[in-house]
Amino acid sequence: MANIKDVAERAGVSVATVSRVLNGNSPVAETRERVLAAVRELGYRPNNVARALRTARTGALGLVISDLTNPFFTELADAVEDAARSLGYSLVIGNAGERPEQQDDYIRTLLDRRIDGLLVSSAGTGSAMLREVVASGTPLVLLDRTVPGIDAPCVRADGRAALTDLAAHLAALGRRRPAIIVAPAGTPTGDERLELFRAALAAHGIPLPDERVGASLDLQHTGGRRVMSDFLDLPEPPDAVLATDNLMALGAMDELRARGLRVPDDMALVVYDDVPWFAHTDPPLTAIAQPTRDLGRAAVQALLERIEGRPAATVLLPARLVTRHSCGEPVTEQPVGGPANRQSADGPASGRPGDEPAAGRSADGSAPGRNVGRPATEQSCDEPTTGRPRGGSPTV
Amino acid sequence: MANIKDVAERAGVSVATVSRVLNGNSPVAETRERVLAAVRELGYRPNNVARALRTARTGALGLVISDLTNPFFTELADAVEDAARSLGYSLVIGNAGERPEQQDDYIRTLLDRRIDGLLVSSAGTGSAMLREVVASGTPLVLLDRTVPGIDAPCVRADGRAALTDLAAHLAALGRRRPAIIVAPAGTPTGDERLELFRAALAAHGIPLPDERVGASLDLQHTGGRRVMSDFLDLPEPPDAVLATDNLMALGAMDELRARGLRVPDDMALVVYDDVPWFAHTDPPLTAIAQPTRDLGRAAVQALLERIEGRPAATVLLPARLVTRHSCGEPVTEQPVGGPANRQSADGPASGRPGDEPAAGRSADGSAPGRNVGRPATEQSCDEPTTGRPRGGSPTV
DNA sequence: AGGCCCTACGTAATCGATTACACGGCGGCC
DNA sequence: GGCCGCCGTGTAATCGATTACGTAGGGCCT
Repeated sequence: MANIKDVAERAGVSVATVSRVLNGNSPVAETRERVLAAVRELGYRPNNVARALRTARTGALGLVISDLTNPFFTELADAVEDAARSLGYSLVIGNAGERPEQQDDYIRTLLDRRIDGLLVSSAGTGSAMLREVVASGTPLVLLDRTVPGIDAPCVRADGRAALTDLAAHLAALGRRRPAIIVAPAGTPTGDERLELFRAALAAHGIPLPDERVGASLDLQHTGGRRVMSDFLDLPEPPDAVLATDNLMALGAMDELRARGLRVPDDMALVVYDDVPWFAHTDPPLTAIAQPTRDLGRAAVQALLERIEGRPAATVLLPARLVTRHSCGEPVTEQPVGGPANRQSADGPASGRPGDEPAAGRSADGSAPGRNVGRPATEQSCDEPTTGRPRGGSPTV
Repeated sequence: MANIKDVAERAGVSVATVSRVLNGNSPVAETRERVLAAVRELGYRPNNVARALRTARTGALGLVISDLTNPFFTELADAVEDAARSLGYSLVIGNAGERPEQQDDYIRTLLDRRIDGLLVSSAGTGSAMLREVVASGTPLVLLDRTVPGIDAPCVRADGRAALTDLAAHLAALGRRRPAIIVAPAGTPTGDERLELFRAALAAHGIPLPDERVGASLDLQHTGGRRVMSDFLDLPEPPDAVLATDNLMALGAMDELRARGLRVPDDMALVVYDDVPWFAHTDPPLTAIAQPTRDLGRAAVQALLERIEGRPAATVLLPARLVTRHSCGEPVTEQPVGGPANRQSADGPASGRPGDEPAAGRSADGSAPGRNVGRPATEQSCDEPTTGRPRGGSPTV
């Protein structure tokens, strides 16, 4: 591959001139054309490695994601990638698979690669490497999950409003024995969701006793299923369950189906994370939608602030309740074909310009360009009021 | 951050010696300890950028994936990442989002970054940049999708056996009017799947007329739904539909549900790509499982061959039919909780330890560590023979 | 006309590693 | 005892860019 020296020779100038023409740092006139011609003829492309060495900027960001196969994180990663790209950065990605050692491994590799900044949705709460990252001075932004003792801004969703709405929703529907499936003990995210939910329920005089708080053994299908099973074996089983992660929700649903129980008749079910296919299940699931793409964008934004030397603050973006049919009474609706909060992207650095139809209340639920030639599924196929006419099985 | 010179000074040796100690190139004795001590005390880590400039090897692979939010590609990306990592490579990832220009953009960026090798699951068939890649001499391996005119090995799944089995399955169940939803016209993958399916059906005397071949306008939910709608409006609608992509299948299911049609009673449905949650739908979907993780591993493998100067051949790994309940008669089963073909890896290039039992025939369907204390869902919740006892809605 | 400044460009240092080559010391061999 | 070769190490070139600094030439002012 041609290098800058080849270009210089062909254009009959020095390498400095070539560099200047290409970077536009110094105004260059007449030779400019000769240089550009040489570049074209040789198909020259600057070597980013050399440039990075000299400038101490690689133009790459690192992302260590807790579990890439978890749809929530997939979307998050996608949003991050999108935002990074639109700002001219490449993304080096690492999947920790919820294993803290692997996470540390990755962080080390990324540091060695001298990425310009690091985004981490941490698996586990006590990471030695994270401490090293802040010590090294590499800009760091935490994503979705806080890590106690790490001094870095964290971008995540605030579930308070959604959980408040959810508590009201459940209370209105007469559910008196709610339960919650949370992440393994000690996870900040899990603890927080539990406390918020409990407080929100308390406002309606509904208790959330410890026996109806199930800590899953993992953030997977298996753990969620196990907890649901335990709930169902209780002398007085819950009449509503909130699963605080989509994979755990999947397991919970399987357990319900395995026992021949029906949603929402026998059990109301609400899931955290509104992954695309939740809108396509039967019944469509009521979910707490995190503004995933906005989180990704905001995180990259915050990271750039830090890279450019400015301070960046922690960002809390509101999650919201997307009421579908898995608790009984349908209330508001989303268009079929995508979960809520899937926002079309706009300018590279945009925050959240006029996009959401203010919290879950779009009039007819049909977005332009979707449902081509068809009425919205959820309207046309689902029971008009309460009760379940076709008596379908619980299903996913 | 400390550099090699700092280490050299502290250890009282030259930089060359430090480098040799660290790379083990030359046997170094007594000074060795001093150097290692200095490295430890300074927390020195070699700068990969500088090393890459000097050695012309970055230790990074590029992956340009057609659509990261498509679960099939998510899993593929995850497998690639896993394999790359275990071989000491980092992964720079780019999501083309099925947009050829964006794909070219990414490829250019990756080339500029001097990645050691490139993996591409191409969106679109005529990529100018791909041609440049081979011209540049950067090792290239195509993933899942061939690109005519590009001289590079391609790693993908072979659907012949699966489609043959599927044709037999459908014939045995008395389905005489099959249909297929394929990718937009001209996609090699779509064309191939169509031809194989048609040939397989012909062996049973079942025709696949053009009116029951629906080319989707995109590889998304919307396109699949539209095609299913057209099928249903036919004077003689099909009695079985194969959707050749999981997102299109989702749309097809929505359309069925919207019309109040039931699977498998009113329509048999088979999907290409066995994404995790297909095993959790009601009824569980019969699917064609591509050996996703193996594909990822094989691709990285092949890429390494090329990087190391050896030739690499195209790899075809067999997909297989996972018979569940969406065509009627249940036949074989998979354990709940994971799609088929999620194979446990071997050796250092391993994916996840102790995962699935051998290919889809475990006696009771319960893998150790899963379904704790419960029988397998699909056995316990589904109708024993044919017909649908609870008369549930089609559902996802 | 001379001094100054600005513009356009070249020379060379620099980033942090790897590595070819040189060199001193020492043991073995004849 | 002298020569050869090897071992351990240092010196310096190198990868391909960016950029501080120097310089020549031209325009403008006094």
